[in-house]
Amino acid sequence: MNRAADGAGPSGGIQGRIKRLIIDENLEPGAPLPTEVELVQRLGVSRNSVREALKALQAVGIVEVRHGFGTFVGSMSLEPFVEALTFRTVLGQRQGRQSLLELLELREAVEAGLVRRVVGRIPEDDLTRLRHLVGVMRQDAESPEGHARTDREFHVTLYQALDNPLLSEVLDAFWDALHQVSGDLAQPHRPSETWREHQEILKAVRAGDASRAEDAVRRHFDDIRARLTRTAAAG
Amino acid sequence: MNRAADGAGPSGGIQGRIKRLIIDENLEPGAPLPTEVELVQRLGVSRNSVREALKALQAVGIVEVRHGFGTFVGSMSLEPFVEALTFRTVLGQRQGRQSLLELLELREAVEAGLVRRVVGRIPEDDLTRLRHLVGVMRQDAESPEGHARTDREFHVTLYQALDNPLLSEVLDAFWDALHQVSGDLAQPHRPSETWREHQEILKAVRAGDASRAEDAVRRHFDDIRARLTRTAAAG
DNA sequence: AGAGGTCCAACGTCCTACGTCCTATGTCCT
DNA sequence: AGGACATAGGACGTAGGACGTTGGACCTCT
Repeated sequence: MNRAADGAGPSGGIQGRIKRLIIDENLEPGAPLPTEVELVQRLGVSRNSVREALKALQAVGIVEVRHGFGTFVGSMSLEPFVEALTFRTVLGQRQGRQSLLELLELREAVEAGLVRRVVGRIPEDDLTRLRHLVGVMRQDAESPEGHARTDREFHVTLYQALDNPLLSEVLDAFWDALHQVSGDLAQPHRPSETWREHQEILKAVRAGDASRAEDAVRRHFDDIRARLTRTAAAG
Repeated sequence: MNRAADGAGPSGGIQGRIKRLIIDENLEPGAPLPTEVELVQRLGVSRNSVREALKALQAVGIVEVRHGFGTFVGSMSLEPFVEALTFRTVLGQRQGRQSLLELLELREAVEAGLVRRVVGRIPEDDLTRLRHLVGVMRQDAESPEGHARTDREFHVTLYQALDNPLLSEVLDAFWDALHQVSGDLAQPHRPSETWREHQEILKAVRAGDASRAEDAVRRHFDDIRARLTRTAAAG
């Protein structure tokens, strides 16, 4: 029964009452919230309590506070979740758990299953874009920074055809978390031959072969796993 | 560049410094953190600031505060994420977006892909348990509360064989979010014939037929979608 | 009309005091 | 001796006030 202790539902909790205020007034992301002082008056608590509640809501993206300007309804992106997952994974890794591997294989399991579905459904524009991205990877295969962004866009674009913005966000969140953890634990790797694996995925998807696409994705993650387990040993 | 504004990495931010403290001292979940007063001294800031930082970290599960006892390293479960996702979905739904449908189809897309993989890998114990759960669903098909818990355990048990605790947690988080949103937006439904769908999934999995299992999962979600779109219209 | 500076509402930090809760310790009873 | 109960202390929770800092809005001057 930590419902009250944590997010504090619509019960007496300050956070819950602010959340309820957003719901009741149907405020969209970006809409202004009452000022801290107004909330103090409305909720009948001290400014300290109001600020702590806002800070907690800000931490999960429900509220956005802009210094000297006001408080607003937040974007509620998955970024706070990514940060927490990153932290948790880094900490777990330091404590002997295989949390990095778990995160990687979470991505593998999900994406390998999804790629089957996306086969044959990718519009021509996206295919063109994917082909272009593979080309970019092949070209500047030496820039770790640029490669990351390209790799990210490839994965995002690949699953765009599933036509589910939330799904895309979630996949991107997992990508981001893995990326950040890798950056914290391992040395920046040489992109090496990664572009080939992406090309294989793209070819299989274009060919309309679901099983081959799934295999290609798994091979891609096999390669990442190899690199990661190699460098993470010196964690 | 909202890294500093949000979680505040190891930069000057108080949150970041507390997170760094956990990492540096390699504290496991449940381990005690310095008291607020000690943190005040260590970090050289006021108690207010310390408390706000702790509140933010608590909101994402990194820290757990127990009234009158102390602050501890949190469990870092996905529960805060579930709550945020729930809130976001409810709010989005009220604002005309199809966020509930998105959440449902996120689960469908992911689980339909995963069930193919789990085919033929479920140990006998789990299969027995799954069969039992289907039986339970069939029996007390009238208790909405009990049915929810059984349904949840079915899905958790089904994907247990993938042997990835993080994946299980994520799937459970999605289940939980959808469940909470449904509770907030729709009337409690009559479990009706859901048990049959679960039985179909189980039979396909036992038969080792990946495609049939995927279809069974999709049919299951089709049914949920039908119920949801029917009752959510009166939101 | 545009560039610049000023004003001020609103958030950020700090300090102090007091209330509340939980645990641990110790006592008393059985 | 062992357990139930009362107590004391530490630690978090809330409150109120004061001052610093920021950034958008408005006004002025050119």
